[in-house]
Amino acid sequence: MENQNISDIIESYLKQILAESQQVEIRRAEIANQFNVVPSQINYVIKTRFTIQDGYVVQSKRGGGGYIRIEKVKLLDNLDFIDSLVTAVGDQISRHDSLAVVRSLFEAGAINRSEANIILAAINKDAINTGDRQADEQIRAQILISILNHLRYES
Amino acid sequence: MENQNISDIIESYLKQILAESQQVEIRRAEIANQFNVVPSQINYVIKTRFTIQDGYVVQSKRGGGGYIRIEKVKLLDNLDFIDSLVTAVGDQISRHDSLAVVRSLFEAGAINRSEANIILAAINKDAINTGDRQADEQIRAQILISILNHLRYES
DNA sequence: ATAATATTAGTCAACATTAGTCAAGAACAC
DNA sequence: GTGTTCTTGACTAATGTTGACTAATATTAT
Repeated sequence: MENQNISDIIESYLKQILAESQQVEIRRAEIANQFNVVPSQINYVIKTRFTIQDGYVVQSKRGGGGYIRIEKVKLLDNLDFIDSLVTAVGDQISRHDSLAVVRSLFEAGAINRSEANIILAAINKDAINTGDRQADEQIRAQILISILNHLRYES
Repeated sequence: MENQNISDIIESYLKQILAESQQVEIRRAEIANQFNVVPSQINYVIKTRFTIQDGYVVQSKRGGGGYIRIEKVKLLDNLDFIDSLVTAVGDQISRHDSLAVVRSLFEAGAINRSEANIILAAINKDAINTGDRQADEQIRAQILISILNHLRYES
């Protein structure tokens, strides 16, 4: 709990702001300086922790007055939302990204906590582990899509 | 008592912390160093002494700020039932037999209807279809066992 | 207007820092 | 002696950090 890396700390900082506001707008160099990291680390944090699967949309502008804006996504109606997740899953999906998909479903209210936990159990590395990573990612994608399709007509 | 091997000693150390706390979070290299063993021995201790059957759930993260976290969980009173299903599933299981396992869970009240449907979506033939039937049966078995293990405890 | 310069953010690959896996051999129990 | 458990280390994988280089946009000079 204590020895958090700096990326986690920056993530928390931003999410704390987002807890009270729909969006946060930063100047990359300023935040990098504030946390004493190189500017590109801010990109790393955003790329790994503020993806669309996580429910965030990021916009930015370069040049004078440039910024990075992170916005919490409003949930679309369920069908479009599930479509977008099916697209996000694609033919194969990493474990990391699949966690974000399940989290999105939960936060959207499409599934409850115990359903989410069952799905996580179905796609974790004890469950899917053929020894071939690409094969695993494909199987994981198929399972998620099968579940998403089920949720589409169940909900 | 006298001839405790080092794995037992590390186990005791961790369980002593867990006696007073719901979870313990360690840095693998640090504990390995403290007990003067190679880091992978920590994995051995965890794998042999902190299993779900023992009532522990383990999570970890690699990279900077990485950790291993062991959490005590409340086991439910359906353990024998789950054990019997795990045995029934074995290393591989047909689709037909897997349906019976899910039905048993439902009829026993371990899962509700929508949870059952999600599990069925995860193991149906759209979800698991590598083209190799035996491989499919093995994957299906692993998924079911992972879910069964999840159903052992309160989360 | 156009060109030059300044000011931002983005990408990518190298390197660093953790944990995981696996198999060989040692130690132990019977 | 045989089978199981423990110990070890080489190799692998995941995640985080850094900096050189690139790209976009704004501002200033001509």
